[in-house]
Amino acid sequence: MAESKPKFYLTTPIYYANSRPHVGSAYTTIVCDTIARYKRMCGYDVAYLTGTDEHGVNIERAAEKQGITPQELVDRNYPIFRELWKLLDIRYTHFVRTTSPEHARSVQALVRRTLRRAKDKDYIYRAKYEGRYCIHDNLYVSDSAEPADCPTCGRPAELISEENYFFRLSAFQDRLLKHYQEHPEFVQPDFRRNEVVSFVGSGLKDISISRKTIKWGIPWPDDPEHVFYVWYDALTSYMTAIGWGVGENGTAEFQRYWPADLHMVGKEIIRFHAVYWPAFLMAAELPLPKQIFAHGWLLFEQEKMSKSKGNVAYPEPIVKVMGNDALRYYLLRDVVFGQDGNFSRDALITRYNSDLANGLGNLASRVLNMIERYCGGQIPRPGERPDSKYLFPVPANSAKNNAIRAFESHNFSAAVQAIWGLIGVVDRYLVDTKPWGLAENPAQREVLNTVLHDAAGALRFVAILAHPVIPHASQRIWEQLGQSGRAEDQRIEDLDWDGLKAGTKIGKPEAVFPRVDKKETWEKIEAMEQEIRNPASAPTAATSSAPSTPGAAAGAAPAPTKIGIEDFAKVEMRAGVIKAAERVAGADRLLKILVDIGDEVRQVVAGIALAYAPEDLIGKNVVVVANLAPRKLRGVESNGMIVAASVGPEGRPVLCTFTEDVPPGTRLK
RNA sequence: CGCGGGGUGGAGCAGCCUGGUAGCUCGUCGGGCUCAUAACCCGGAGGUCGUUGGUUCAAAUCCAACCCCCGCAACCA
Repeated sequence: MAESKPKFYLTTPIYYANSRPHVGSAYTTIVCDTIARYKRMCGYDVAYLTGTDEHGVNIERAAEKQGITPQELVDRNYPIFRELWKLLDIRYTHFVRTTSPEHARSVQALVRRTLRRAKDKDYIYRAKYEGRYCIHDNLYVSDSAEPADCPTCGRPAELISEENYFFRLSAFQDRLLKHYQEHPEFVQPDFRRNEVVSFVGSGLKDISISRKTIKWGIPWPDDPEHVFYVWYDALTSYMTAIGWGVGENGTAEFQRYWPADLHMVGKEIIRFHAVYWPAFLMAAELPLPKQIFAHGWLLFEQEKMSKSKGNVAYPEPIVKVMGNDALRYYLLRDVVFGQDGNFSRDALITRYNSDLANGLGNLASRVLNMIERYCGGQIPRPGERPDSKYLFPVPANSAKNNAIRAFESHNFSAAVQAIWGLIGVVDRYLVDTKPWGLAENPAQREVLNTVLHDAAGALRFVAILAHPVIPHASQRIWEQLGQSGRAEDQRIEDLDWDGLKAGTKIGKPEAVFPRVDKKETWEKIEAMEQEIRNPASAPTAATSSAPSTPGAAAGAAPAPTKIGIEDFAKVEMRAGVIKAAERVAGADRLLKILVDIGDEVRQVVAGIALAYAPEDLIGKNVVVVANLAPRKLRGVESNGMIVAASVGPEGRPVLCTFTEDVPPGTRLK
């Protein structure tokens, strides 16, 4: 049976397994899951891949730090992804790990094929690679011989030169441009395609695809001194998962599903997917994916989410507190797909209450309750529809058509709005026809039946159409309507107005989306997030290393754990006087400050430039954390931290000072 | 002259490609209803659609210039 269906193969990026996923990764995955569910409901045989990228220096280093092997590290981390996807009810069909033996074979098979097919073309060749490499951090700093400083430790990076394998990307410029032109749908949205075209048009350089310095990777076939470098390895996983690397041309499954119909990616990796990847495939004479779609980022309260800023939101707390559907609905409804969107807890809860609780949940509740009460719990048989206000199939069908059109173009917020428009129609319809009034007059029986049948019929439409977005609730409503089978097995194109059989016994009406208290919910989520961010320690104040941390990370947040006096004693805080302050070049928020803390004058970099002018700071008494490990910010060493409150949602810094003069160096206790 | 996104009633966003009543959610004010999850429905107040100039019978929408925010240029989608 599956064989007769058209296939659809879509992928998320494979996620780097050096830390836990945040809502950004969840966003991509949820979007893909929605597409996968939608496609299944359209009758496609869907293969849906996600996975983890487990190679590379970062993992090597992280493992070293923890005193374990890289394999142990990724074995420990990758289940976090699988568990999260389970929690989010992500119905992927394939999961790939780049450390699997299958994947090693697959990558080697791809490069072998390329060498074999393009023998005389030298698509892959050996050459001297020159780059800057930090020997302290084991990090490639840049791919050119130009002097560069290590972004991690700030020390000048060494010039290294080694023999590497290169991919002749430059040979594919014309073919790529031709492909973009002939297949405008290949890179989406349009503005991203323009970006890619101009990048390729400006000239492509060959890229190094192997490294000798790195150990943690897939060995080059017949030259095990080299391992594959990042993208050749990572991108190939899209083929590994469905059986590339087995035999000459992959498994039957590979033959069926390749090429991918859709690679969904974040905008930052569009180049690798829209330029490198098709070039790799062209070189190997394999079919190209149909579409690369780059979506925007989820900003957290208007800022980029970033671990170093400490403003990362994690999906688990939201799902545990508000449910899976709440998160899915919010992300798909509030973000215009493709563009950057804002993630805000406040908006999440507001959306939940207005659209899910008051909207869909309440509608289901009122309709089902009336059927229970006035119709003995059975779907009533509709009578004539004499009046134009009873023309119910019309809005239902138009919601269906609009939703389908929107889903097809990945415009999820429009799809959701089309569906929710129907909910509004039903709410108005009920106020208009007043079934509770009709119920008091036996002569109006038939009209009452018609009204409630139509309301339930519309609800059934909503349950099916919204299923890709809110699978759990949609299934519950489906059951409460007394429908058999699973909502996900329904075919969207078969959805019609006659599907609701009169006489069907409805299920028990229960609140699908109970209203939540904003403050209480917000705090619950916040507390759980703190737990994830700082499993043991207390939340940090506005630190110099996180100058722009929004209020979420500090201030109002309740401390998750109590500490003893001995923990506090570890922090050496001293009174200091600011001697000099100047802006850090190239950084809007940073000030380089020299502060006298008694026995020495410290250089501290603080993220307070937006709130304080350097000249106003001279002579100010401040509090300095003196025993903080030094770190570089924008290449400037910061040796300590100036204590400040982080006020309001923007985290405006307000310096901590004293009510009277205190000699520099005085210890705070 | 690095690249990209954006500036629309108090907040957050659609609309812009394919010019022609400025729409949605929240908030706010007033009214209605009572089936429902203090819900739902109706109505009001509130916007010179960043600025300037141009094209046009007509511009939030097309063109040009400028101003301002944000992100990227660090293997965190």
